[in-house]
Amino acid sequence: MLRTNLTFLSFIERLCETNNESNITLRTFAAGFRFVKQGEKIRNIYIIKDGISKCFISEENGKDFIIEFLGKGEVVGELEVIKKIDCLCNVATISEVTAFVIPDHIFMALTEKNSEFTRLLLQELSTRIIQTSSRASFQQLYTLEYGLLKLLKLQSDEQISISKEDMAAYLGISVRSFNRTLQQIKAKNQDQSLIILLERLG
Amino acid sequence: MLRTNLTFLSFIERLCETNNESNITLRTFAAGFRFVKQGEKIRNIYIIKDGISKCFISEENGKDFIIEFLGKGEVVGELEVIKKIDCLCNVATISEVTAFVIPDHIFMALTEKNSEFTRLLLQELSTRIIQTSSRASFQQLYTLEYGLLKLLKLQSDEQISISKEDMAAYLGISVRSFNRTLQQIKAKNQDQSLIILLERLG
DNA sequence: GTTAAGAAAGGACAATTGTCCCGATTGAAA
DNA sequence: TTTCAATCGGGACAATTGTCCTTTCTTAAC
Repeated sequence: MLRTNLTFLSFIERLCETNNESNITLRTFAAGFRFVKQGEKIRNIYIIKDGISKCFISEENGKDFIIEFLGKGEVVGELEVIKKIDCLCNVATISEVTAFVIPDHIFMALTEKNSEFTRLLLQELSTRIIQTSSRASFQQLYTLEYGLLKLLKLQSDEQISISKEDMAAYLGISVRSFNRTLQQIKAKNQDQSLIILLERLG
Repeated sequence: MLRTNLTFLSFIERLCETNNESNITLRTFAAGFRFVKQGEKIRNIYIIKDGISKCFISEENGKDFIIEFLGKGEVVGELEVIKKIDCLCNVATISEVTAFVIPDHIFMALTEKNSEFTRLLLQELSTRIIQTSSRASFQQLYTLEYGLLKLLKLQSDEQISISKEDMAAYLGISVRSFNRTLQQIKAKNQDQSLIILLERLG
C-alpha cells in the first residue's frame, strides 16, 4: 500500500551528485499540501526523497479515490510528461515531504539518453501496472472486511499510520462503511499485531 | 475498453520486414484459447496483430476480473519479462487472434538497444497505468448503472460485442447484478445508438 | 412436432453499503 | 470550569448487490 523505490531514489541521488550544475533541485512541502493538482498542466516531475504522499483522483460526484500512498523513491508526474497531458490526479503530502524536482525536458532527455534511467523507469511503471491491476481486481472481488483486514495488516507491517478518511478513500468506500467494518474486525480479531493499531483507531 | 496501439503494431511490422532472420514469428490462436496462464512462467511476449483477447485475473475465491480487452497492437507478457515474474493474468482469445511472438531475450534486447522501441513501450505502459487507475476509481465510486451504461456506449462506439459474462467480469459483478442493471437501463434508455445493442442483449 | 438436457433469466431473500441525521466527544475560547 | 462549535461515531432506513433456486428458453435428438 505504501509504494517505494529505493533503487530509483539512489539513482537520482547519484545523478545529482555527479551532475552538480544540473537543473535538478530539492523542495520541501509541509504536511497536507497539495503539490500536484488534477486537471492542471505540470512542468516538473517529482521524486520523493522523504515523507509520505497520497495520489488521488477526485471524481465529478465529489468522491475521492486514493490510487496509492507514495514513499521514498516514488515518481510523480512522469505519466503526464510522457503522454503530454494534464494532471490525472492530485498529489498531496501526508507528512512533510522532501522531493527532487526535475523539469519535464530534463526528464524526457533522461528517458532518451540514459539507458540506466530508462531501465529503472520501465521497472517502476511495470510495478505500478501490476499493483494497480491486482488491487483493482482484489477490491472488486473480495468483501470489504477482507480488504480492510489486508490494509490494516499492511499498515501494521509498514509501521505507518493513515487516517480513517484516507483508508476509506483508498478502499473506495464511505467512512460510515469503514467504521462499521472496523467494528466487525475488532470483534473477531485474534491477531496480536493488529491490536495496537485497532486500539488507536478507536 | 478495447485497448489498441496501432503505432506499436506498425513498428513491429516494420521491424519484422527489415529484420528477416529475426526470431519474431507469427502465431494464430482459435477463439476461446487461453494462451497465457496465470502463475506459469512465460518465455515469449505477444503482440496482437489481429483479433480480440481478454486479460483477466482469477482470484482464489473463484471469481474472475477482466483487466482489459486487448486489440491490435497490444502487448502481452512484457510486465512478466521486465520484472522476471510468473504470469499475473490469464490471457484468452475472444475471436480468432493472430499475434507476433517475440522471445523474452529478444524483447529485453529491444528495450535496451532500440530507443524507438523503448519510447513506444514507455508510452504503452503509461497509457495502461492511466487507464487502469482511472477505471479503478470510476468503478469504485460510481453506481453500477452508470458504469454499465458507459461500458455499453463504448461497445456501441467501437462496434464490438462482448458476452454478458465478460461484461460482468469486466465490471467485477455477478451476472445476476448485470442482468438486473441491464433491465433498469433498458427501461430508461433514450439513446438511439444503444437500442440495437440492448436488443441483442435480450 | 415432442421431449429432454443444459443454459440463461429472473424471483426471493439475505447481506452489504450508502445516506441522513442525531447524540457523543473533543478542543478552543471565555 | 463552562460553553460553544466542530468533528466523529453510530443508529435507522433505503438502496444495492450477491446467493440460491425456480422458471424459461434453446437446441439437439428422436
